[in-house]
Amino acid sequence: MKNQPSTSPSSSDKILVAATRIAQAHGFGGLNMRALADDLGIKAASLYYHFSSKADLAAAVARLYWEDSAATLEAFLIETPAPAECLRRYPNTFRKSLESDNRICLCSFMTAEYDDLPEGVRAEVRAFTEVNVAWLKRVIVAGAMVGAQDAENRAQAIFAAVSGAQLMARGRSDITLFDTLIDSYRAAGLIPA
Amino acid sequence: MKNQPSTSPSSSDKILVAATRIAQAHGFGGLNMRALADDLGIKAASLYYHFSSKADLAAAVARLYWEDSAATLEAFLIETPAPAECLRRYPNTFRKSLESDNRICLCSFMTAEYDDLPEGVRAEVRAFTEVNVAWLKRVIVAGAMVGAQDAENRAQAIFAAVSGAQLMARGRSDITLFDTLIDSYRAAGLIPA
DNA sequence: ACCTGAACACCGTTCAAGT
DNA sequence: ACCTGAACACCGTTCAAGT
Repeated sequence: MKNQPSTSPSSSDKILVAATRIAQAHGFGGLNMRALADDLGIKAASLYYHFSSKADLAAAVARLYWEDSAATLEAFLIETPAPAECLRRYPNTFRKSLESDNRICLCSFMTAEYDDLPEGVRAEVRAFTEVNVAWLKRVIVAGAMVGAQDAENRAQAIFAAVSGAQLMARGRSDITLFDTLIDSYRAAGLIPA
Repeated sequence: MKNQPSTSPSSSDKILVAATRIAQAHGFGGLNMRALADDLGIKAASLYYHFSSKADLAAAVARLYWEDSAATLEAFLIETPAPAECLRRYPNTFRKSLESDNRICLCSFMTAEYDDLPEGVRAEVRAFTEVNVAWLKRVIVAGAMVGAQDAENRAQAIFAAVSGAQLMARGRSDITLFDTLIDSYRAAGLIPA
């Protein structure tokens, strides 16, 4: 979020963008340094000039990912001040990944791979969840939708359920299933309507 | 489910059991043929006597996994005929994976890896979801919990949400978070109580 | 400042050969 | 019937060397 808008992207930026797309489709384990280098028209060894290791690159990717997510959610709040409307639109941020070649949230994928993640990557993955849950809690509290005590629990539940819907829709390569699942959550009362 | 109870497990059975545990922790990509062979005290090349490829082994693992799941759910219905009680206990089947060294559902992990899965494995992963959704739908219809029209949607929603809760709990290595999330689903009305 | 070729130990897989 | 050693092309990574 603190990039120079009028400057062309640096080599490191281009690596981060390409690596993010690969990791959303194939995970940390499936992020292949040689294939990534091929995408960028350089050799695998060159990547190590910009990032000291695959762990270092993946941590930078995950950090950028949650920072972008945090900025998107903040912008959401500004353009859509009504809490109920904010919550109604929240699942759209997850829908966008599926629209992009059936990809999923980088951090959902990496959460599955938790055992194999370097600690530096784990910390950034956890940050993504925290940012999302904290945002949801603020909106729920602002809307006085449940007791203040229950706002944290409800926020976690919405995050987990939307993540699960995204994953299930990927397994069917069917974005309409995602929409159906979100509608079911609303009908059941999980997402205050 | 059609194994000979009084016979000692065959080499193939032992491979399947060990491979299942690895795949629940590391996924299809993280299922390392040499490490698996080491676990079993044989050489990697020997695995190819029993299974023609890693894809073939993973498909057999996923098939056994949903067959066992189907059998467990059927046994559930027999010992617990009350639909509401069945639904209340359903999340326990997912809790057990977390109890086993923070592992998750084999098929949730493989769903994340969908792009990299051989077609034979994909088919078995889809079967797991279908078995679970079909069981949930039967129970929901038997309990007359929602309109018959909505039973399918509700069954899918419960499966997606419980899967998401399992994944989120793994990312925190905190099984009590799983319990909290399931309670929140009940409080919100997603799981009929 | 940025990139590369060659090398290392590690992967899935094959296959001829062993018991 | 079941297992193995050696070999293949492929991974992440290093490093000396190039521009």
